[in-house]
Amino acid sequence: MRRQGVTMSQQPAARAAVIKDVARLAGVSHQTVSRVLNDHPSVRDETRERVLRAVQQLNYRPNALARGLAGRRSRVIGVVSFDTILHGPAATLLGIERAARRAGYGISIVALERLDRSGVVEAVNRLTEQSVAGVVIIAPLLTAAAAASSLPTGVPAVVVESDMAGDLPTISVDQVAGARLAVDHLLELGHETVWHLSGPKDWLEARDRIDGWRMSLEAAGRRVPPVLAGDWSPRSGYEAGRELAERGDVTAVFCANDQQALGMLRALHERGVRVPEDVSVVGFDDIPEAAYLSPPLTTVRQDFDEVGRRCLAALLELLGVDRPPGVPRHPRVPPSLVVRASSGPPPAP
Amino acid sequence: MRRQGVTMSQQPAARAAVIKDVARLAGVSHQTVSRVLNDHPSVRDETRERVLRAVQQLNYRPNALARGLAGRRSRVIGVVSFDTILHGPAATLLGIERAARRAGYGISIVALERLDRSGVVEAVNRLTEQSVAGVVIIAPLLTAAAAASSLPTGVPAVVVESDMAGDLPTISVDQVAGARLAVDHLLELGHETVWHLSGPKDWLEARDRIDGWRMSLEAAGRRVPPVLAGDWSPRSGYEAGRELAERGDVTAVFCANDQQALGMLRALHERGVRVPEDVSVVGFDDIPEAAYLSPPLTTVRQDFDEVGRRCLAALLELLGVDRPPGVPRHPRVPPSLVVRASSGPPPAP
DNA sequence: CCCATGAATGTGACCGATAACAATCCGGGC
DNA sequence: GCCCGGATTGTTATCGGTCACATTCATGGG
Repeated sequence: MRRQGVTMSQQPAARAAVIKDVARLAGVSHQTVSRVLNDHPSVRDETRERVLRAVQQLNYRPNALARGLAGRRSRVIGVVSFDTILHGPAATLLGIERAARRAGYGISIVALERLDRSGVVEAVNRLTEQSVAGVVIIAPLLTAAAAASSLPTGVPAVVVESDMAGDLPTISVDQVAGARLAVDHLLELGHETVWHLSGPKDWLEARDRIDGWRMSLEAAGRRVPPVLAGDWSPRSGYEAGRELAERGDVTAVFCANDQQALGMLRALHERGVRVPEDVSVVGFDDIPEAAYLSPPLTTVRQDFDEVGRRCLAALLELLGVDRPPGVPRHPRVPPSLVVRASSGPPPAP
Repeated sequence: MRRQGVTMSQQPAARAAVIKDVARLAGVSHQTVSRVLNDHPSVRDETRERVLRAVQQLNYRPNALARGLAGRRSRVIGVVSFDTILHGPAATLLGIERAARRAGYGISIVALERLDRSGVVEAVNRLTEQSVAGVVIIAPLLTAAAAASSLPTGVPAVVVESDMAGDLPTISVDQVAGARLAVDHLLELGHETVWHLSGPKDWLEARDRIDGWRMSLEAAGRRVPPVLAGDWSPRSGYEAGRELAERGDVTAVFCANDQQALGMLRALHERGVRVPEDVSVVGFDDIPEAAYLSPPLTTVRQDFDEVGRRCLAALLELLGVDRPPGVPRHPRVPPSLVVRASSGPPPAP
């Protein structure tokens, strides 16, 4: 028995309207209301309008929980994210959110501290518990990609920035092509060869950029210098920069991301090495700061919004929903080169 | 009637176990299973173990949707975020996620493109639709703060980076104190006064930093130069830097964030102004790049993780759940000064 | 020895929606 | 005039849990 005032006509805290309230006000059954909400074809126009009026009047919003439970499909997609302090992952997440919102989906996120197998599986479990319609896994590490491919089947999943995710659909920026853009640009400027400061070797993007760099050099028949190993941080760029400054024979460096390029610029500047007169530096990512470094950084831009769109399109397709129109099916998003002041012809010998 | 093979003993796609399956296997009622799952005190140890064993055996995970629907409380909190490409909002979001995960909550996010009143309200509505337990609103703009205070009551909400959110609990870094740290540091170094390149005026953090800057100057009885207006971008820092380089009388600048400081460093360097010998520059945020700029940037560090923890603690309190232990109740998180090479004594006259 | 008491467990309603099926109304063809 | 099929609407079961209440059982006081 509810605590209901006998003479009071108003409840103090008006609880939100539910489907029955709408049905009563419109003078129809709750099922008819449900039909209107889901654009079922066979509802008379007059009825539909009456229901919509009631919806409006009560400011009714359907309960997503009940909907998901009854309909065994929810309008939420889960995202397993990693290190969203970095520009790439942060921008990717935002791109996915934007695309999802446009498609009428909400986003639940689980951030991973470490990217090992059990972590990814656990994160996906936490998301399935919430009955998400599908998941997007931002898996830039080898281990994560492996984990993704060992996921329990039955969960629609799309993987970002990975090409080793078993048979799961994968979307990523074409890192190899991006690296080649950078290296070819430097070769065209007349550099004899190009050094490379890579990202951490367990990141797929780092591997692909190494591959692209090497391919371009080999295609041009150039000497391939040893890879310098970084960890994405400005610090590692700084250290590599000091190292390179010692040698006299380096005229061009391709850094696997902009942060590292930033550290390298600092080290070179500190040692009196001029950029681009003595050494050309090219980065990767085009972070907002890139245009305002000293000198402004030539870099490779990744279109993370497009990655988000294609992710969502692929996921919706997996869910049996229509793909949003105008989104290409191709899994590799092309990067583009942004030429600024940090790259130029090599010094005259 | 289910499609069940008469002779087949295994379904092809074993659907996930539900509470009834566990109850049957453990030989108890579904209600007893529910009690075990929710640590209800009056369950015999032997029974509890039997149930737990069944849970394990079936790899049972309770359905969060059903739970939320029946119990009218969910273990998900909603976050309204804004511009998570910027370091501050991204780090805050991550801090909240981390704290939430620790408390056993999931995170649903809605990113806002613009931060106007209807946007915030709509975002909160989208989240309540999903029956989130509460929401955290990252509302660094005046308009958003205003919107937050006009939210429908009944939704437990906490606001971050705002102090004008009506009676909603608010957590933020003490921007005024941060600005004073920066300015006092420069004054102590012997600078006559300190210029300020502010953030956009409709950001609360920008306002607070202006206030702190002015307070410190006035407390020291110094001249208060006009505020230079920026927009957080390196570009605006660059432009302000060119302007300042024109004047001969500037020896110290406090930039409202590190990106702007970065742009300013570039402009000064371009004009041959040495940092810190001719001009000292201090930033705000301590982005990962700060230590590797030329020169390494003195700046004010914000503890976003702590912000996340306090947010969640405040929200849990609102929800009638126990606060996590060891998290202070105070709404203002103290920032700290990180002294690097971009600040030093003024040039001898 | 009986009954009140509290711990342990079970039963059925309910949360708010959708799904499946039944019922009703309508016009057209024979 | 009667039957049939599609359009429209209503009724009831169901999703997978929790809640309120009933029931059972052991225990201790009078």
